Amino acid sequence: MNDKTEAPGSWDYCNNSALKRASRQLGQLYEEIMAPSGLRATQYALLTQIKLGGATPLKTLAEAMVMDLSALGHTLKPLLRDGMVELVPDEKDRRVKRVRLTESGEAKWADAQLLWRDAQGRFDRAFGKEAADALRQTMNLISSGDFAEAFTHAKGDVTK
Amino acid sequence: MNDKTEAPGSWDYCNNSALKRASRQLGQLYEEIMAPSGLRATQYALLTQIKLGGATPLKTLAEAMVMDLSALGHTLKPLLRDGMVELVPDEKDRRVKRVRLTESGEAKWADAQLLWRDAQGRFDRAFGKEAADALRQTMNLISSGDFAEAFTHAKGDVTK
DNA sequence: TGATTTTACTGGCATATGCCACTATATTTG
DNA sequence: CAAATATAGTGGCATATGCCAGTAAAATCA
Repeated sequence: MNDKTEAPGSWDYCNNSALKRASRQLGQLYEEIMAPSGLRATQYALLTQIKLGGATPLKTLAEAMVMDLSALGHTLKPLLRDGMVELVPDEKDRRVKRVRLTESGEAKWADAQLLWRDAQGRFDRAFGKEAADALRQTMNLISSGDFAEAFTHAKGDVTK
Repeated sequence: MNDKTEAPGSWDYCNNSALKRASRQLGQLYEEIMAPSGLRATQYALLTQIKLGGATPLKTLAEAMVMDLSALGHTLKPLLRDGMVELVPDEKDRRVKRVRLTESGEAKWADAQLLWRDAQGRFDRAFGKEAADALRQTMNLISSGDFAEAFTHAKGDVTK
C-alpha cells in the first residue's frame, strides 16, 4: 500500500517551494509540447521578448526577464551559436550591446509559436481561461519591483 | 525617458513564462534572506522534505519534488559532499537507496529554518496570508498529477 | 528456471541561473 | 580636464534541472 494519500510536503508550507515545484511541473508540460521546435521553453520566451522589444540592450532585457545580466548572457549563448539572435553594438553608448532576432530566429519563432499556442490552449482548458488570466496577473505582481520592495521592507519572522 | 511604463512582455500572455519569471524573482528574495545559513533555497526545501519523510527512497523523493530522478541525484551531490545527508541502501530491495539527514544536516536545517521563517513572514505580509495560502493551493494543483493529466489530454491550439 | 522486461540509480552532456572578479566606457567630481 | 565612481558586459565557477545511455537488481513470462 503505497501512500497514495500524499504525505504533507514543504510545498504545503513554503511559498517558494510551492512556486518552484509548480514551475518545474509546468515547465515540463510546456517543454514537452514545444520540443519538436527544437527550442526550450525559456529560449522561446527569450525570443518572444526580443521580438516584442526589437533590438534591446542586454541590461534592459535582463531586467524585463527578472534575470541576472550574466545569466542572460549565458542563456543567449546557444541562441547566438545557432544563429537565432545576434548582438549589435549601440551607437550612442559603446558599452551597450543590443540583441535582435536574425531571419532564422524570426522563422524559428514563427514555427515554435504554433506549438506554444497548443500548450497555452491546453493550459487554458485544464486550468480555466479566467483563472489563467488571474494567475498571470498574480505572477506578474510577484515579479514586480514593488513587490520585491514590499517583501524586503516587511518585517520577517513574527513567530510566537 | 526610459519606458517606465512597462512595455508588454511574454509573461503577459504565456502562463509558463509568467510562472518562471515569478519563480526567479521569489527565489531571489528567499535566497537573499536564507544566504547566511549557507543553504540555497532549493537545498533547504530538499532537507525539509527529507526531514518530513524520514529515510526516503530517491525515486519517491524525486516524485514528491516533481523533479527528475537524475536531477535529484545531481542536486543531492553538494549536500552529500557537505555531510548534510547520507544514502542508505534499502534492505528489502537492493536497487533502492534512501536519503536521510545526518546530525549535521538536522542542525543546519534547524538554523536555516529560522531564516526561512523570516522570509516566509515577509512574504505573508507583503502578499497577504490568505492570498499566500490560496497561492500555495493553486501551485499544488498545478504540480499535481491530475493537472498534468488534464493538460496532456486537453486539446491544444483552438485558434479556430 | 532461464530469458525478457521493468525498475532504481549513476554518469555524461547541455541548458538555466546566480555570484564575483575584471574590462571597457560613461558619468560625475574636484 | 584628470581622478573617482558608476554602468554594461564577459568569463569563470557553482548549483539546478533535464535527457539519454548504461548497470544492476527485481519481477514477469515462456
